[in-house]
Amino acid sequence: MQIQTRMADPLPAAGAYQRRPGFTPAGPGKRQDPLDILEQFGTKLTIRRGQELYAAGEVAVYCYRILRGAVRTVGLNEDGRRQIAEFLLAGDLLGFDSLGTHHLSAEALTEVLILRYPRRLVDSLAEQHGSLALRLRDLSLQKLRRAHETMFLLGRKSAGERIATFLLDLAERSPGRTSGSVELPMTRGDIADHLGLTIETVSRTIAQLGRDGTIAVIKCGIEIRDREALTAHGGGTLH
Amino acid sequence: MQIQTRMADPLPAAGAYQRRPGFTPAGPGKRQDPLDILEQFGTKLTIRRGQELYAAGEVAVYCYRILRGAVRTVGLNEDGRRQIAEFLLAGDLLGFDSLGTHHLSAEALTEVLILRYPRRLVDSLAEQHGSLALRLRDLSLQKLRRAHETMFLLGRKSAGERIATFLLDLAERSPGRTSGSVELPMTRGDIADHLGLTIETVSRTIAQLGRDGTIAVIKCGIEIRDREALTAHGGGTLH
DNA sequence: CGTTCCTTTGAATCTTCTCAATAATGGTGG
DNA sequence: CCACCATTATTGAGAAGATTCAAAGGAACG
Repeated sequence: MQIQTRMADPLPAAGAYQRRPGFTPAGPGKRQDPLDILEQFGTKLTIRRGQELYAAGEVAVYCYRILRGAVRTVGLNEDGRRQIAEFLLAGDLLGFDSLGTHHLSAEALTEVLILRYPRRLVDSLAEQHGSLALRLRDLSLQKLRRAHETMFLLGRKSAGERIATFLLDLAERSPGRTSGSVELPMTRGDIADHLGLTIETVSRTIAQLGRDGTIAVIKCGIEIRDREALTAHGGGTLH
Repeated sequence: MQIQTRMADPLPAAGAYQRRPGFTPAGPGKRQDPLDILEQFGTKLTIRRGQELYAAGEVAVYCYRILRGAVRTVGLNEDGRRQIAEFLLAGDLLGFDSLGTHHLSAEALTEVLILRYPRRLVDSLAEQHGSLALRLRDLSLQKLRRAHETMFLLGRKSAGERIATFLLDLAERSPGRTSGSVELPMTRGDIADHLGLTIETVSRTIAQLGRDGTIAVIKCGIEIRDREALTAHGGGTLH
């Protein structure tokens, strides 16, 4: 396969690329993000709600970028206990964090529109484009940083703090973030398995925030009414 | 600076490099691990117990390999709550997982002998040696995988399971692992802040395992008496 | 040899879980 | 369009696990 090479690929400063809410792929003329190099090689796919993108233990043949919808990455142990590592939204990348086999599975929370890239192609492109390689490394490290933040949440925060942190984080990452309304495409059970709580505690804690007037529980999501109060509830972040 | 280049750098299969207990740097003749490329460029340093290798928020100028001793990576929030992300032992690498600034701090648990590498040098070496770049990526992904395992532990395991898992993991990673004796260079408080428990719960749980005959509490560590039982207590791993 | 830090152990408290019942929601087919 | 079913969410009461508070013993250090 012939792959377009490009000299003088600009090396961006670390951390220069934040998530892009309301992700829209750039045209071929302007390239703000090395990830756009991948764009033309992706296959557009639609995954039905509940379907697996990949399973834990599978060889990592593809990686993905979410264009629309939401995905969960799931770890299961023998006796059925579940930990959801991440919820991924439009614009997020997926499956880049496995060298050999996937160690978590990825499941569609809603109908999902994705771009699929063969891993081998991504690797060879990264070898040619230093900026892409760096960008992918940056992404891995961002995931690690997020994982550390989650570890702090799971190890040291109360149920109320976990819910508040979760809602604020999701609000910040949500693609169409305009007002304070946050869509929750996942079930209470999913939230519980992400935050290390039970369904009942999640439900009760959200209900309590609603009674306080901090949030309002709406259809398929919540609305942040008092961001200050919610932040105060959050228990802070690492450093 | 002149840097030795080497063609025909063999590309190892993913996951081919496990941790090397009782780490001994290879001579210049045989090279089993791409990380040995770094070896000659490292500065040997001794860090006193309790000293910081680096602080959260600092620009990541150096990265390290531990030759002797143990290190903790620490996250702190505003109100003093602490989460220890990892305990690192001889042979482990440190500080490679920060692109711009360190987001955790690293502190010596014991007197520590380390090799220190300037990050810029590591990056330029990685650019020349594909195998080193791949190895470093593999290491980042291993850290992420371990973080996911810890997230499962923090979110879904009981105190007893956390302690059992922790002891087994440490036993497996300990450099001089011969018999069942595991050195614990960290305090109960450190263990608590790693496992999301309190000092008292850690102490009680370890004492209970001692009364069961599963382990024996010895000076500066424990001894595994019944590995089967300890594994059964562990609550399993992801997948 | 005293001080400080770390560890252990006990008792009471509290947060979260478990069990249980009910209500709401969403999708399906008649 | 509505009735039915399965899934999801809410809420209450009691139980359990872990925390907090408190005190005392042990180890490490200068």
